[in-house]
Amino acid sequence: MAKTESPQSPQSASTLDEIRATRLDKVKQLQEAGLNPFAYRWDVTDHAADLQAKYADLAPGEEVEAEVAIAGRILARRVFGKLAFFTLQDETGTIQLYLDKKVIGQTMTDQPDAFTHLKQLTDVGDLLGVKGTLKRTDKGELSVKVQDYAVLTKALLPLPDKWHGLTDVAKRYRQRYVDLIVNPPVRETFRKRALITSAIRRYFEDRGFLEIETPVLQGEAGGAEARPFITHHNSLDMQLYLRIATELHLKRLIVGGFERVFEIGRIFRNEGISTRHNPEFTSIEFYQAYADYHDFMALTEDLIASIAQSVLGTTEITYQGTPIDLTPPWRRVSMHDLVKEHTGLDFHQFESLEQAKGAVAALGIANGDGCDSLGRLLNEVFEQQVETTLIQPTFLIDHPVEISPLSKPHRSQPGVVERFELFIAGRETANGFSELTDPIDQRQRFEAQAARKAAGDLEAQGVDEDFLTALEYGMPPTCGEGIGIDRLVMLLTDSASIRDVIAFPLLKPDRAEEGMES
RNA sequence: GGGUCGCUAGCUCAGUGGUAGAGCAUUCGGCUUUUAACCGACUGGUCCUGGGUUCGAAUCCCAGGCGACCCA
Repeated sequence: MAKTESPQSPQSASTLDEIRATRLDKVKQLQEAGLNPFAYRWDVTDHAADLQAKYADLAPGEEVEAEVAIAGRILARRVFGKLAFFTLQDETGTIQLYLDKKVIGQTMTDQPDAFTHLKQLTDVGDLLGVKGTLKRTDKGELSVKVQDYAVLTKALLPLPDKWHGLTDVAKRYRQRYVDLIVNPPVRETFRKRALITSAIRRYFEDRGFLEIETPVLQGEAGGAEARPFITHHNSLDMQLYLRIATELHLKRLIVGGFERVFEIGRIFRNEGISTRHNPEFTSIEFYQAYADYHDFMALTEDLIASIAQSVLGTTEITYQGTPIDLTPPWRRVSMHDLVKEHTGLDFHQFESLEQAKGAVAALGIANGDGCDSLGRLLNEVFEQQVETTLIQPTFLIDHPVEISPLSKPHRSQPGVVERFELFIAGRETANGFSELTDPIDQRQRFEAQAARKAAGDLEAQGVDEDFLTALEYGMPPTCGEGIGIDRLVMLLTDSASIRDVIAFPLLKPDRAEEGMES
């Protein structure tokens, strides 16, 4: 097309390329006027939301003398001949700019074309710095009556429709920066996420826990059942894994004498993507010497209730339309009892795996084909029949030993361990247990895992010999727990998808690979 | 992995076999109290990609891509 041959002064612009060319031309015009369309700084003394709150009582038509200086992005322009109203958005909110040619002409004497530039060379999307006084217009809108302004950054690309915004979900995730500009609730979600993470960190620091960072790159990926990402270190020429948990290293620190440690960090699991799963996600794991799983259930109730209270101001929340009461105490019920309650099956009474499989098959409630033990079958039935029904916060406790290779055996019940999983809104949100400290038992558990791995279970762990050595030096009785920060943030921000609480979730490339034939 | 739905202008969406549409944005003109400003004029398209059927495909068929939801 020969249409774009005259970029100097496009007569009209509609396609993205044409809009961009028009704006580049405005950049040039600003530069020719001696102005920098990509400025260095602005003295920001005020923010929109603060001003809105502080002057909430200012009556229509009233003005105040105090000078304010703010900066932000132009979200809307309403331009008249010698008067203009812009809506400016900063991190806190929006405020209207009252741009009067007369006022600007009197104060910006060194820029005789200042008002004309405002009308002709600024666009929705540009970043603007302004100084002025405050007035509430006759129509009741608090406004900065601008005396001085500068284009701080000229935007070359247009923002989405001011009314309908950006709704294309894929585009929202791929271009989160645009999503954040035009969808204020998205900013609020990430603001809350930061508050939640900060509150969690403060909670543990206030109780004497030390945050100690452990390796992401590991020779053996342990501490959970999950497929790891594999990478390679060139100069050592060795295969490394990205961590699937922080557990085994934090427990080494407990062996080393720290009594309370935690780590908030990124975990990587090479598994599917869904509304509840992202390949990299954030967990907090924390460990306390001389404590057991009863202590940590109490701690968890208090932690999550106090986070909700401090961030949301309440412990009674609504998640996707369902009321959820986070007020402690929460129900504690064993996996055996809960499965019995929902299905009538009493796994304590089965004498063989075959008998149990027969009973499960007779009810037609779960596919236990892949289960090689009573404990795994019990877990399978739980996951298929019970898990999603646990809406109100519930501690599922005393899991089968077969699915809990790092937990201490129950002090009075054979076959189960001292473990709890917290379910809220049908989702596992936390997992903790009295830590297995017996190195002989731990070796047997690892070897059982290794055998599964050898048999083709890609989620099974290998034997971590160095961790066993650490245990042989002696680990104090300890309780440990991990909480999925993303899922907790989903719950507290009423977000349906984990992608709504991860700023830059992993996405498939949005174009087909064209390099296949080359 | 299976099923359903979606993909058309920068954005939000109509268009179900016969000339590719609207609103907003953009561009131009007007306007000193607007706030989805208004009034007038204009501009803007690989209809996700590739193949097929047809005189003719955004539309029907096949394959693929990306996404949403549901199921496993």
